[in-house]
Amino acid sequence: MDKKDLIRKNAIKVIAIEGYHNTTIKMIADEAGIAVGTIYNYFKTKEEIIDYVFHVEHDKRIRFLKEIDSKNQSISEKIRAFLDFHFDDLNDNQHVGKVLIQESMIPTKRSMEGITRFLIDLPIIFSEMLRKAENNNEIRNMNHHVVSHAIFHAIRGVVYNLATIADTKDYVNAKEQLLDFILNGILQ
Amino acid sequence: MDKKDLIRKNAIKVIAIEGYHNTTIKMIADEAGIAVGTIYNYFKTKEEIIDYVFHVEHDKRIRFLKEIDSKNQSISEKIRAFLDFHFDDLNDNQHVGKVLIQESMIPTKRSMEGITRFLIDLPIIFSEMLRKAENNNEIRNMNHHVVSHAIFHAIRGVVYNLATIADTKDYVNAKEQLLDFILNGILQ
Amino acid sequence: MDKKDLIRKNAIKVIAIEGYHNTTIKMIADEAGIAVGTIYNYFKTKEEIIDYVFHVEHDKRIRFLKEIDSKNQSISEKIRAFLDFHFDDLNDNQHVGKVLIQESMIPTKRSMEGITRFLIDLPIIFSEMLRKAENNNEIRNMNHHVVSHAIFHAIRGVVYNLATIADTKDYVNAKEQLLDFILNGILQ
Amino acid sequence: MDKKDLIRKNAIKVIAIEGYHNTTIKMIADEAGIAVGTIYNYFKTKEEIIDYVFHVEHDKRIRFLKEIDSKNQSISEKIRAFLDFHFDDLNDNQHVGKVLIQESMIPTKRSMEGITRFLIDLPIIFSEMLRKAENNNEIRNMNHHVVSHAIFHAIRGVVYNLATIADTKDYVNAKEQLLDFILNGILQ
DNA sequence: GATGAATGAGCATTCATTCAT
DNA sequence: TATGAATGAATGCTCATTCAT
Repeated sequence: MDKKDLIRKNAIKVIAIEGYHNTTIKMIADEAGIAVGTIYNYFKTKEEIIDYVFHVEHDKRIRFLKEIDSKNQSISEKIRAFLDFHFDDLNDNQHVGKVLIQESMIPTKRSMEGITRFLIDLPIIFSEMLRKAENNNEIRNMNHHVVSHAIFHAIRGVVYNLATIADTKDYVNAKEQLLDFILNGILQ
Repeated sequence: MDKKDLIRKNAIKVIAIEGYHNTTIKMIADEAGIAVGTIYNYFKTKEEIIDYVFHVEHDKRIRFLKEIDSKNQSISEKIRAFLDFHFDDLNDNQHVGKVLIQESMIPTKRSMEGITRFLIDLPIIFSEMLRKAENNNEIRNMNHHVVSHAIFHAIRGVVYNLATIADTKDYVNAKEQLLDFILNGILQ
Repeated sequence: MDKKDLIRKNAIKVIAIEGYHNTTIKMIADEAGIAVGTIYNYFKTKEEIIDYVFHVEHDKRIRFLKEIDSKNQSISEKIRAFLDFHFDDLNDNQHVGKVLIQESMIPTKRSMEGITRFLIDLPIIFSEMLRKAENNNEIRNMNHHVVSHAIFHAIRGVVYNLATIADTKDYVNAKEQLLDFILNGILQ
Repeated sequence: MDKKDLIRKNAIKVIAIEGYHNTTIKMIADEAGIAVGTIYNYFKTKEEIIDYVFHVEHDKRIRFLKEIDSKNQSISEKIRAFLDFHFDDLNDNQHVGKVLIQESMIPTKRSMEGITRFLIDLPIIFSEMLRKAENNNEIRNMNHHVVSHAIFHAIRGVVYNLATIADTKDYVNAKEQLLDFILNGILQ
């Protein structure tokens, strides 16, 4: 496997459990079964690792969102598709979900580039989707900016809860319930 | 003023800007205009400070939520009241909003007691509100657990965005938009 | 004793033996009988320590040179006075001699402020002395810049040799021989 | 070109600018346009590289000094010849001058063999020259050991100053001035 | 109670050296 | 021979915590 990706994946595992600040480079190295120095052949700093984690996931989501946005679907189908994507991903790797959420809330002042973009770019695409849907009279008249953040964080919150605290792991039902809530929240 | 509260308030200021892990005891001491040692007369550890921050805010919100829940109001009125409370608080002190959100996402493994309770207890009360509203046929049939988290995090997300990234600080409009979204999401 | 001075003195001891780059902060701390952290209460970085060493010695020498320069003495008496000062200092603390010389030769690119000033300011004062002496017809006509460096480094070289390699420690004789060489080199 | 010499020459370039301790094997490899591993095919350790640098220059100078010493020349001619050699070398490659001087002052305890020999052997030959000249009544009666170090370091100091700090690069004039100073310092 | 100097465990990062290709 | 990825010991620096004043 690509060594940079090996590091990324094992970093996610450790950070999901320990949190970025409680994670040491040694922990990641051990988890990946490599030496500390090796990590520094692929990342200049510890920050760069989490930045890369966000970068990869950000790109994945942006690409996906743009793709479904370009299709000629109803807003309901678009949001359902995004939730499918999100929950499938979570099914595959719960760790990613935890990391993406927990680490994205640290103060913007010191936030790393990848994290900031993640938190800004995705709601913007959502906002754009809402605008189009409004033009098509699919949804009520609303402030897209506020509502796109509400939707984005509602999804994140439910995912985070499922990935960490909730005892039930009935992802399918949770997804349907969440979808209902969101769609009712915006549809005409 | 009570010294313990002086520390708590200044801790919030610093943590809101720097994040818990980038905040040193020295910073808090300086911000509060006291000595490092003094802080340790009131808190055994650094963790205890943030725990106390959450404890105080948690109590405030729990008390408030329980109070409105006990009143004979519609779910709409209840949620509006909670948003009022939340946004007013934000108006008074944006720092609290930031801290409550950013620090509540760190991994549960090491999470401090106050934080965990905050993240669990509040959705539970929300959930309880939803259950009652459903019994009164005020709202659709739904999974209260999932939806209460969706609502809780939608609120947090919008608040966080307003407190950090958003350039517009039109809290009043944002609140109405958010309320609309939530109510549409749950009402019959 | 002043803690900053305690650190400075013990740093000199260690650096004289190990060289700046082979000296660890731990070594200095151990030599001074204090903890590593304590050093960082008085110096921001390792560089700052050696910079301070040079600063103190630089000031001592500058002050001394300016004082003798202001007196109405012959150039012979002035140089003899400086040698007396230099050799006495060496007698008291051979370590200082070693450090001042060995660490002053590192590339200017990264040189620390204290070191650079040391290596530039002292020859300048020498140069000035020579200029005055020439005006009084005490010495031959010469390029003060070149000769002041020759004198400065001749002194340093002999001192360094005495402090490190030479088996004989007959400082008095060495001083007289050096003085003869220098004076013959410049006098009419 | 011989690969070992290629490494030596590029090591000099880098060390002259960065200093031995701030120079990494990677820097030397890059400068030489070869791989890190290749360097280790020719040198066992990093120390061995600088040792070799000194060894080559040491031999060059020793050979030269011995040659002029064997000729039937006056001490004035001998010293002039050495200065010619030294300044010509400096003209060709300022880097060598810097390295020879800066790295020769690190503490003897850890000093590498090549460096130590360089700093000891050359003054010894100078000392020998002086002894002969004294026997021929060319120069005053003096302690050869002390004066040979004074001369050796006066030359080094002026060269170092020219190679690093001085803005004027009038080597010819500097050489004459230095020669005058030295000869006046020792001649009858 | 208040202070802030002292402590030292802990961690990110570097880099000489090795070795499989 | 040449390569350069992998290694891990070593080190500068930080900062929560203590405690003598």
